[in-house]
Amino acid sequence: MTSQEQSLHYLQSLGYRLTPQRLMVLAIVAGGAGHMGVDEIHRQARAAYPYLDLATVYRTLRLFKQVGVVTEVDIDNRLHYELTAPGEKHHHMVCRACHRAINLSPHYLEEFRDTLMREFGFEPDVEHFTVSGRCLPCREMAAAGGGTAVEADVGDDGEFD
Amino acid sequence: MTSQEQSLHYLQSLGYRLTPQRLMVLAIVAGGAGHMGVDEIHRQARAAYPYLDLATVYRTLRLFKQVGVVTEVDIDNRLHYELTAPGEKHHHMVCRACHRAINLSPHYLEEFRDTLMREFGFEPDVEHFTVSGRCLPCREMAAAGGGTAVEADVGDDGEFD
DNA sequence: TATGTTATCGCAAACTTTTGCAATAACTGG
DNA sequence: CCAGTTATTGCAAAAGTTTGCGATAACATA
Repeated sequence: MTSQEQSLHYLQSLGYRLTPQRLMVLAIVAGGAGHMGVDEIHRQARAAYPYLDLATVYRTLRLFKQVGVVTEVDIDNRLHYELTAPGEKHHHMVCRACHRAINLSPHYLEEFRDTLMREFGFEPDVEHFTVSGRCLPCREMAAAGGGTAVEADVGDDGEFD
Repeated sequence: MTSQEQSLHYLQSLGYRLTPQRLMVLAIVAGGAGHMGVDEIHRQARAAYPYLDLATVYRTLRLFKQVGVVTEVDIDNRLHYELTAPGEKHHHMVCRACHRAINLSPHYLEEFRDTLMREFGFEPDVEHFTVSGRCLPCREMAAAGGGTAVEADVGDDGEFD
């Protein structure tokens, strides 16, 4: 039984129905390398099944996220998804200058999580955790007076309006 | 010189212009108790100056956030803002069940921030940090089989679609 | 105070994501 | 295998937020 089949079985055991749309979205996310934007998932899905609606893609991904099949990453105000690799789960640091996502091992969150639980009884959603900030290359670029580490486009800083 | 005047002076020193729209938005956010939704800010501003556009409110708040005058909090997928109190700065824990925001002292983030800096050279945006999760009352409610701590409405869990 | 530069505004339209609703199809039990 | 229940879909529209653009107004300089 592959990991995909396991996910599907799990969905079914929770009372959710197995539809071709869900199979398709899962297959595409599983096939993609890294996090995929919603529109890219939609475009790929459409190639095989032209009637699949964007709203369905959103609903499906939200469901997958809720049950833990995929991980959601907010990159530059747009939702992205990747398969939650069981056993090598990770979170993300997203650079607000170059918009790259860097993996973050759960290990670094345990301490923080424990503190919030202990001090406030607040249980953070570490399952879907993302920190925004600036990555090393972009900070070095900025220090040198440049733009983004990825190439010379206008970043979040330096410009008005 | 009041804290508002300081903020305005600071904006000006960065090369931004002082416009009636900015004064108004700042005054409203400063006058409100706690975090305010964008539409509420817009509504109040309109009462005094009917032509003020919603887009301007968004742009103004984004600018204020960027320079550190206000703090942005994402509550249930909607942006909220509050004055960044200098000296008693704080971050937020937002409950995904009852959507209440709980203040979080910067102290709890220092450790986490230092770790990311040291290990990855990644500088998290602790200035605008929010963790989502579930607050103690809501977790107790859920454990008891109930809904939200604030009242019995349907939360993020338990329902399909 | 008059003049030039350009940041900012208002408006309209785009974009991303969510939601209501009637029709459809997935599962259940017989 | 058939009929009933209801979760799920597609469509259309709303909601929240961002963006392009020409006109305006804020600031700097003389």
